[in-house]
Amino acid sequence: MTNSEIKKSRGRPSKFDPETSLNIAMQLFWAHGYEGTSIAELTNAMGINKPSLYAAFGSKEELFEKALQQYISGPIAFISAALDEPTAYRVVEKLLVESAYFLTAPDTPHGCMVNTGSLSCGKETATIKETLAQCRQRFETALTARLQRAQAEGDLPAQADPATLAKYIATLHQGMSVQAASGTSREALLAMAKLVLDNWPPC
Amino acid sequence: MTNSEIKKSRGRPSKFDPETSLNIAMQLFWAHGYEGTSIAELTNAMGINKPSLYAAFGSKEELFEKALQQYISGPIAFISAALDEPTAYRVVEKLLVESAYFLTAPDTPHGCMVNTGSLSCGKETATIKETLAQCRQRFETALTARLQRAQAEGDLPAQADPATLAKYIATLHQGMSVQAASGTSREALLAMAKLVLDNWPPC
DNA sequence: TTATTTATTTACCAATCAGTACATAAATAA
DNA sequence: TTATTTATGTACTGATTGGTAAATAAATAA
Repeated sequence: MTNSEIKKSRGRPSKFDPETSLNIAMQLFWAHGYEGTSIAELTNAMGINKPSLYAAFGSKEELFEKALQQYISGPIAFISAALDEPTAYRVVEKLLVESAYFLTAPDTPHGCMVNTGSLSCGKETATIKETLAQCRQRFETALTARLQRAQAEGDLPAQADPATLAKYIATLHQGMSVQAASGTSREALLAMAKLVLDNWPPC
Repeated sequence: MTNSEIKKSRGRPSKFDPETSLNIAMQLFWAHGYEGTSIAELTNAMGINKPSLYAAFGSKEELFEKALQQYISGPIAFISAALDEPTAYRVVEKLLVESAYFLTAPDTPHGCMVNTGSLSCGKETATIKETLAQCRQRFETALTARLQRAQAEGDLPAQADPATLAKYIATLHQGMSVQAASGTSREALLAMAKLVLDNWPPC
């Protein structure tokens, strides 16, 4: 049904594009975190009124979750894509080097929505904090599996511990997000990434 | 004047100890960050009313700054103390291993007030974010100087770059704070610290 | 006792928070 | 035209935010 998107809707036409609005929400949450972004700021940036936002996205939490999905499948798609690299070294290289570029990109907020979007927060926002922690854990688990495969393929020494190596890389990545959010330069992050890569694998 | 603290004050006596209250504030800010801790929560935990808090500490920002000083000179005094260790290895060892224990201590919030107290926030809280970023930068700068000294003392290879090494350790430390705030176990952090130390210095 | 000083309690402030009720405007269907 | 559907703009809710004014309670000084 190619004409399914041309079919005329019944009532008053929407004056905004939900996908565009979702991207705006992603930018704001990315820059200021969950608690640091208010509904008023969101609707102002989107150019719509609050009832439209709630009709389209349900609640602030739901909007954040959708913006987070957008973020994961868009700006940081390279993270999960890195796991497809052919060797452990290439995986880690892509993760660290592309992150160094990404975290200091001039047109986007410095830092990572997953790592710094909600670390400390009030008790009523614990759900969001949990969601982001799960995101980080999922990545670390996937990286562990990838390094186990590398070990099985003889791509990583037998005495290496994939879980500890994965935690090492994940920890570095999270630290890089904090660094970027504090204004560290791209060059400094790249130099540090090179240092880590020149000593891969550490075991 | 040993009797200076016994001299009787003129008006109605204070019913709370400001130092105790400051420690309570430190615990709350440590656990939930600046924005995640409200004045109402602070006064409830202290057992005092708001005017008493404002009379004693000025404002929420001033209270946070004082709690931060308390935190730096108390719970994480080991951080600056680590720089006094005799060798670069011992410095890094103390930093990473003691941090692994500290960040996962059962009686205190998991995580570090300096690293996760305010990473992303609303525009009006940018001052606090700046203050914490400066704290982190001061530490990294001091560590760089310490590693330069180590290099001068022949304690670090000539081709090593102290600034990059310091950023590497600082980044790992910040990442460990994120990990701890997400619930990573002490054992996992210690295993990672060992991995890093077994490969020191990376150059 | 009386005056002064200080800290307390209670009550309040304006602003903002997330979220919603309601009337209206703009489209299609009959 | 008339009915129905959907999204809009305005105005509002109750709760909470950080911060304060004003009256009172408890101490010392005179």
